[in-house]
Amino acid sequence: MNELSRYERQIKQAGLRLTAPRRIILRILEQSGDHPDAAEIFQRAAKMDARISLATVYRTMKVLEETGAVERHAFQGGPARFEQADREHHDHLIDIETGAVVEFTSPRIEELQRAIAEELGYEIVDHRLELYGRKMT
Amino acid sequence: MNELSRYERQIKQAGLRLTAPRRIILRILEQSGDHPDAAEIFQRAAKMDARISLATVYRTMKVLEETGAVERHAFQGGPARFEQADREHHDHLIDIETGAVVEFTSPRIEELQRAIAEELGYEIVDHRLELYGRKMT
DNA sequence: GTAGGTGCAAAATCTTTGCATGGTA
DNA sequence: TACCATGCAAAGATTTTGCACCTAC
Repeated sequence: MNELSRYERQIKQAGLRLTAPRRIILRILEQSGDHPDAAEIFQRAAKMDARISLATVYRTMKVLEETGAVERHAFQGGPARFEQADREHHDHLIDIETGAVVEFTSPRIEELQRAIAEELGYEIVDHRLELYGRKMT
Repeated sequence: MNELSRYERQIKQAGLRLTAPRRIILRILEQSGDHPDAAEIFQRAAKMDARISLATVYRTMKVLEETGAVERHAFQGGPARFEQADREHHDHLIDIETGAVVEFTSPRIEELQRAIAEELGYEIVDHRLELYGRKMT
C-alpha cells in the first residue's frame, strides 16, 4: 500500500482510516475543477461505487474540512460547495447570470484585510471574499 | 396617516401594503443594532403582537430585501441574518469565539475589487467580504 | 480484536408554499 | 370591493444523528 496521494497521506497523518468511500471522495475532489456541493459529490461517487451514502459524503466533507484538505463555501444561501484546499489561496467571483465561478487572488487585498483586522484588535483566522458580477460586453 | 418612517415610505413606494406585521418588523429592524436572524426577529415581533407568524417574517424579509430596505447575510452556514440597508456600505468581521460582528469599511479594498472584476471582464453587482478573527490580547 | 466508519432511516434545522381567511387601499 | 397579505400547517431543502453492522489497522 504505497501509492498514496497527497490527500490520502493527509487523512492517515490525521489518525483517520483510509476507507473505500474516503478514497473515492478524495479522488473526485482531485478530479473536480468546479465547486461541487454534497449532492453532486454523492452523484459522482455513486458512479464509482453505488454503495456510498449521502450521509458519508457529509461526514467525509466535515472531516476533510477539519483536516484542512478541503474548503467549504456557502455562496449566496444555497447548499455548501467544496473545493480542494491544496492549491494557492484564492477568492471567487460568481457570475450572477450563469453561476460560473472565476477564481482570483489579490495580495494587496489580503494585506489590507490583515491591517484592518489588526487595527480592530483582531487576528484573522479565516476570511471570505466573494464578488458577484455580470459579464461586460 | 402621516408619521411614516423612511422604511414605511419605501414599502409604499414599492406599491406594497403597509400592514401591521410589516410595521412591527420594520420597527424592530430600525431598533436592532445587531444582525438578527428570522427566528430572532420573530421572537422580538411576538412581544409586540403575538399574532405574527414566522412565515410572515420570512415573507417580509424577502420583500424588504427586494425593495432594498434590508441586506441578507449568510455568515458561515447558519441561518440568514439581516440588517437594515440604509446606512453606508460596510463589511463584517466576525469574532469566531463570541460570534460578535464588528463592522468596517475600506474604500481601498472596494476599489481593488472593482479593478479586479474589470480585469476579469466583469461588472460587480454585489460583493461579500467577511473576516473571521480572534481577539488579540 | 477493537475503535472508528458506514448505511439507512429518522430527525433537526432553516425556509418556502398552498389554501382559506382577513385587512388595506 | 378587489387584491394583497396573513396565519397555519404541510412540504421542501439541506444537514445531522442514532443505531446496528462492518472493516481498517
